[in-house]
Amino acid sequence: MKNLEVAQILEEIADLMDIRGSDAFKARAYRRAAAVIGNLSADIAAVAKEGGLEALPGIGKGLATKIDEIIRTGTCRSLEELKAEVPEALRDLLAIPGVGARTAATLYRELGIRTLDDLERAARNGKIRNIKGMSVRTEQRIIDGLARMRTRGGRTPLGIAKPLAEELVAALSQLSAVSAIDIAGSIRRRKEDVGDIDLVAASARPDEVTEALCRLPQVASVLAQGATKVSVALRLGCQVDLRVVAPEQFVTACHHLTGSKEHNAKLRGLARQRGLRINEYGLFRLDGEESADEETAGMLVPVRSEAELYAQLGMAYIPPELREDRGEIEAALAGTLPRLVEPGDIKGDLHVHTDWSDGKNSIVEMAERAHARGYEYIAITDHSQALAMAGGLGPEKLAHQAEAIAAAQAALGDKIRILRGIEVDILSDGRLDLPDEVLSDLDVVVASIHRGFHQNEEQLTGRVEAALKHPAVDIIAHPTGRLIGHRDEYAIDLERVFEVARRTETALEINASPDRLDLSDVNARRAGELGIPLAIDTDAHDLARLAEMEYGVAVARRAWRERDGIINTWPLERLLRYLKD
DNA sequence: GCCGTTTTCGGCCCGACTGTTTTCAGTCG
Repeated sequence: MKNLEVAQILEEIADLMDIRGSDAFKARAYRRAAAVIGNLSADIAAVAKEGGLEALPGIGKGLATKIDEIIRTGTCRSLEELKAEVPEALRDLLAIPGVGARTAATLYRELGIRTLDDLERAARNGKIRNIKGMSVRTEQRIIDGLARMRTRGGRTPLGIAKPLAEELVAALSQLSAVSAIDIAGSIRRRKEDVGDIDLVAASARPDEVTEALCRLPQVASVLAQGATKVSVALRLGCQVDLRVVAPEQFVTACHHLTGSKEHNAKLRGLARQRGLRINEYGLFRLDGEESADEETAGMLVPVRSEAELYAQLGMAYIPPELREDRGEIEAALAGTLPRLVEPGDIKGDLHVHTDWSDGKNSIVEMAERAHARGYEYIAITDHSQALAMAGGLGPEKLAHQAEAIAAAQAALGDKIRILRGIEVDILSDGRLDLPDEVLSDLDVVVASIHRGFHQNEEQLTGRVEAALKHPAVDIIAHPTGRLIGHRDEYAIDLERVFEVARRTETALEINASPDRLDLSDVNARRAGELGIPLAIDTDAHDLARLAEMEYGVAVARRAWRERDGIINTWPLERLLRYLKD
C-alpha cells in the first residue's frame, strides 16, 4: 500500500463525513492525516510496521488503528459504514467549483442526485432552481462547472503522473531482462496534465517485462496484453502503456512514443521528402522503391540518439518539451531554435513561505535547503495581513520577521543571500494590502490576487494593472489564478496585463507548483516574446516543494524561453539592480 | 479525531466573499 493510496482513502472518508454532516473537525483531522502521509518521504507501511504511526503529527491512537487496517486490508470499517450511508458517487460532485459538501448533500436529499449525469439532467431540466436557497444562477454555475470538468475529464496532473511513472521505471529497471527503460509520451514532453503514462523498454525477452509490469503492486487490472505491449490501470486510477522493443530500436521507439502525434506527422512527411522513413522501429532509406507496408522495408539507417535522428533529417535536435508542432520543426531546420533555460540555470527562488505565515518550515530551514539546491539567493515572501486565515503579516510582524531574517542571514553567513520579501495581496479595489513605505523597504515584492475571483474582467484586470504600476511591485504571482483541473483562469484581459507589464518592466511569474503552472506554457511564451521578464518560483510552503522548481522550468522550456529572460537565473548583483529600479 | 498541559475537556488558522437573503449558510483558501 502506497502512501498516496492511504492518503486517498483518508480523503475519501473525510469527504463522505462532510457530506454526511459529521463533525467538521473530525473530517479535518482525517484530511490533515492524509496530507501528512501524502507528503511523507518514508513508506507508510514501513512506518506502521515499526509502530511509528502515532509519532506522526496529526495521527493519534484512533487514526493509527485505522491506517493499520487500511494498510492490511485496503479499506477500513468506518469507510465501509460511511459508504453504506452516503452514496460514494456524491464525492464526484465536490469536484465542481462552487459545490461543496452541503450542496452535494442537499442535491441528494432534495432531488436524489447521486452522479454527475443525474446532476446535469436536473440542472438542464430546471429542477435545481426550485430548491430552497438555490436559483437560476446557481443552476447555470453548475452547468458551467460540469462542462469544464468534462473537457478535463480523466486527465492526470503532471505532478502526480511523473513521480508515478518514475516509480514504475525504477521497479522495472531492476529486471535483468530490461537493458533500457524510459518515460515517453506527454510526461516526457512535460505537458501540464497527461492522459496516460507511456513507458518504453528495451529487451530481448519482452514477455518477461510485460509480465513484470502486470505483477507490480501498483497495478489494479490489466486492460490489454500482447507480445510487446501491455496496458494496465493503476490503483490510483491512471492508465499505463508499456511498449517493449529490441535494444537497437530503443531510440526510435522512444522518439515515436514521445510524440506529439502532430510533431511526428510533420516529421514523417519531411523525412519522406528526403527519401527516408521513420517509425518506431527505426529510420530507413527508401532507395526509390516503395517496398510495400513492411515495417522494416528499406535500408536501416542506424541512429544512436535522437540528436542523430534529427541530424539525419537535416535539423537541430528538438527537445521533447518543444515537440508540439508549434513551429519547432521550421525553427530546427532554419537553425533558429532557442537555447532553452535549464534547471541548473536557476540561481534562486523568489516566492516561498515560512512558518511566519502558512508555511511549514522556518526561514533558516528554507534557506538551508535553497543553499543545498545550489541557489545563490532565496526570497522569503510570506502572506500579507488580509490573508488572516494564512496568518498573513502586518507591518509589525513584518518588522519582527526582518530581525529573524537578519539573524538567519548571520547564522548562514555567505552560504546564501536571504532576501526580504512579501506576497502582498492585491485587494478587491486594486490597492495593496500594506502601506507603500513598508513595501518600499523590502527587497522583493510579489503581488497576487487571493480573493474576489468572481469580479468581472474590467475589475480584475484593473486590479492587476494597478499592482503592475505600483513602483514597489517586482513580480505578479500566479497571474491568472487557475488551479489545474479545478479552477479556470479568472476573467482577466491578459493582453492588457502583458502590455502594462512590458511598459513597467514588472516580472510575471511562472508558478512552478504542479497545481498551478501559472502562467501556462502558452501564456508564458506570449509574455516572453513581448520581452516581459519572467520569474520561475515554487511558492513552496515546505522544504519538499522547493524541488517543484523543475515543473516551472519545464513550463518555461515549453514556452521556448531562454535563460536570460528569467530573472532568477541572473546572478545576485544583476537581480538586485533589477529589483531596485 | 488530535492535541495540550493556564485546558484530559474544549478548542481546533478564521475572515472575506457570494448569493440568496432580510440575518446567514456555504465555499474558499
